[in-house]
Amino acid sequence: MQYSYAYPHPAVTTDIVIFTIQHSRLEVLLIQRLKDPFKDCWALPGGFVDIDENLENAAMRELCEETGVRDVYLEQLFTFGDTGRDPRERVITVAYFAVVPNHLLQPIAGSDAAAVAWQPVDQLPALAFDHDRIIETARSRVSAKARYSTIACQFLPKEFTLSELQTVYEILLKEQLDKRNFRKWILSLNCIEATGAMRRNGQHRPARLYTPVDPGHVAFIR
Amino acid sequence: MQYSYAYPHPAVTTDIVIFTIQHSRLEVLLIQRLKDPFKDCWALPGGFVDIDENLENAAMRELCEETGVRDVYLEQLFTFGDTGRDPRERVITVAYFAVVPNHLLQPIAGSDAAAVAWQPVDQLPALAFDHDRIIETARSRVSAKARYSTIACQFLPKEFTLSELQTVYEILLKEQLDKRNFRKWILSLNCIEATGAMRRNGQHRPARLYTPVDPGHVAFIR
DNA sequence: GCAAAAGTGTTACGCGTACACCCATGG
DNA sequence: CCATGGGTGTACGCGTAACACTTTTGC
Repeated sequence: MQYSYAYPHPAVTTDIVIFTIQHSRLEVLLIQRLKDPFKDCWALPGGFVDIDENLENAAMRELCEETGVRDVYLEQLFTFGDTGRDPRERVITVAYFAVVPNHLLQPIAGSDAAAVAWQPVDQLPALAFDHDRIIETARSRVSAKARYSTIACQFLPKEFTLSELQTVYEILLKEQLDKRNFRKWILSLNCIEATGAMRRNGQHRPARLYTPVDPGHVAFIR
Repeated sequence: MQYSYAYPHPAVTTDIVIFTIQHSRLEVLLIQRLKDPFKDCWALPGGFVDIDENLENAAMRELCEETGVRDVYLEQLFTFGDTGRDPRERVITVAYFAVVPNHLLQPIAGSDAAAVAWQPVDQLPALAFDHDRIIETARSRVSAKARYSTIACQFLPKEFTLSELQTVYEILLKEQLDKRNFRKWILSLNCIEATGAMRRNGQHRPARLYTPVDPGHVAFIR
């Protein structure tokens, strides 16, 4: 079957930059392409937007297909539509980014045939299309949002220690933070609260556990 | 001539929210639609993205057609693509916003037949499609950017007085500012500098003129 | 008892905020 | 000389930044 229009129409895709923190660094989920163009190249997960599907739903569908997760943080990033960014036809991609807590990232379920891998954003392989630019844009956005929102909590499970949260901030901001100042600051925001529970990790004092006051919600701060 | 595809393709448009400050308020450029759907309704300027035209070029083209200006601040805002937002076919719109200095806004040149008018963002008529939501998104963005960038300078001509700049901030932020504190703050940013020239406006002391250190560039501050 | 991470308080400095009067000009 | 907006300085308080030692646990 063919679909015809009086004027040429571009194709519209969504690509999604899925972030997690693993191995003490920011990582992104990539797939290895099976077909040309850019066969064997690494690329962002993504695909065509169905004609009767909202953009955000398309991005959620991709996210779920690649990671098996839902109900994680998802935000529209930017729309990349330069002519020539895909050699086959005019393709405009609405890029999204997602933040997946690291305890949920084992099951890369439902991914189709291509290889799928978490890769550190600071040492990426050659990427298909303009996906390097998309990832760089997403990286800037998520780091910037760490400064003025509670997005960092989205990298962690429902309960976490203050040290874990501090590590997330340090990775996103690429700078070391003072432990006492960090604790004073994060607690003064009233965006997380102690659960009362503790966690024993190793041969040292157990840590108090905290949880977001408003889970799933990214609040603006300052 | 017909253009055929193996899968259905959405149409892609750009709509552009063109802001200026006039009559001591934030205003936006609207056009009155000549045809259905939403005949006679007010709407944002915009139109289809040519198949061999970059998105930003499409937005610049619209801006230039509607206002005759070029080389003003233009930024991608958000992509609105809900199914059903256009009753004719699936239309995904990449929205941009622009800031036009008020001394350039007389010549609404080259606009095609429909009525064109500047309207205050706080008293808008009923709008076509989801254009009310687009304008609200743009309004939030420009106000937020006033707090952490030098975008306010983009509303003014190359040379302006500190009182004029303060008025722009007050309109964007919807709050009164203290004159002495504003001057101390804006000068400490080193984003504007005195030209040495003065301007006589009325029957009072002439004002020093200032100009952006890096004209055309919107710097992040704080 | 030792290694390893958790937890805790005080001081100093800079920035943001509050606030009122004189100056230059035109009419 | 009067009306109008232009231009200027200080004092206070809060928030950010610097900084080191004790506690609890496992081995």
